[in-house]
Amino acid sequence: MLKLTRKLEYALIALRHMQTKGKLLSTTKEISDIYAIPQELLAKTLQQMARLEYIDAVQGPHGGYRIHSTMLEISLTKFIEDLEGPMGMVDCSVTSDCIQLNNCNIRQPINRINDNIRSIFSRINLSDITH
Amino acid sequence: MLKLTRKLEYALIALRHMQTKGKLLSTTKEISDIYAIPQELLAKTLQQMARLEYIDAVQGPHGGYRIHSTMLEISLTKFIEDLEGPMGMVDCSVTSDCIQLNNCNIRQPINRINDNIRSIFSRINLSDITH
DNA sequence: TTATACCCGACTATAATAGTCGTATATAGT
DNA sequence: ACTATATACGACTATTATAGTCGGGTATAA
Repeated sequence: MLKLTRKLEYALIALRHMQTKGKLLSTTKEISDIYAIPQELLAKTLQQMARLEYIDAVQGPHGGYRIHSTMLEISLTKFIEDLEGPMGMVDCSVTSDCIQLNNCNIRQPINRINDNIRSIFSRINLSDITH
Repeated sequence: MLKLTRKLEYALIALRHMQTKGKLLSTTKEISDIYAIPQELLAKTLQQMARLEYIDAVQGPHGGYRIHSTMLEISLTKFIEDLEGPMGMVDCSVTSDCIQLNNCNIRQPINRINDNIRSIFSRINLSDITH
C-alpha cells in the first residue's frame, strides 16, 4: 500500500543524480554503480524516460543522458502515470469492468480520497524531489 | 501504485454494510453473497477485524458480526496499518536495511511526500468512508 | 444432537514486479 | 575501416506479494 515501485525509485534517483550534473552527461553504468542499481534494469527505465523526453540521450562513446529542461515542471501524477500507467486506489476509478460497480457501497467515498491524493501529487513537481 | 488491496477493499465494504445495519448482526455469507466476495477470504478478514476489536463477533447460529462503536473514530492510517502492516512509499521509511541509505539522494524528499500522505490519511476517519 | 456460524493455520494459485539476456544500432577515437 | 563504448529494445526468467482455497476446530441456539 502506497509504496513506490523500484522502477519509480530508480527513476527518481537517476533524475536527481542527473540534475546535480547540469548539462554534463551521465551514463547508465555510472548511476547503477553509485547507487547499487541493477544496470540492465536502470537502462530500461532510462530508455523509457528518453522516449518520454524526460531526458535526452546521446549515443556512442562518451554518450549518456542528461535532463531535459522542461522535465522539471512535470507533476508527480504525470510522472507516475507516464512510467507505470493509470493510478487509482480502486479499479473502478480506472476501468469499469467491476462486477460490483452499482452494487458497491464504498465507491464514492474511496474516490473522494483518491482525488485528494491525486491533487496532492499534482501539486508536487518533479523538481521538488530532484532539486 | 496507490491501490488498495482487495483485503482492505473487502474490509471497507463489509464495515460499511454493517454500519447500515446498526446493531443487527451480519454474517460472512450474507456479505459475501451481496458483494460477490469470496466467502473464505472475507471470513479471514472479518476474523482479523474481530481480533482487532473493530467489530464484535457473536458465535453460534444466528451469530454474526456487528460494528464496535469506537471503530468509527479510527483513522485510515491506523486501519490500513492494523490490517496490513506499516505503510510507506519507500522501505527506508519502515526498516533501515537498505544498502543505499546514506548514499540515497531521494530519501528526504520522498519522506516528505510520504508524511503528506500519511497526514491526509490520518485526518480521514473510517466513519468518513462508512457513513 | 444437529445445524449454523465463527475461528484459524496451512496450503496453492495468480499476478505484478524485478531482474536478466541477447542482439542491434550509433558514434568517437584511432 | 575497426574497435570500444554506450544507448535501444524485446523476450525471457525469477521472485515476491496478493488472492484465494481447504481442512479441521469451537461455540451455541433450537
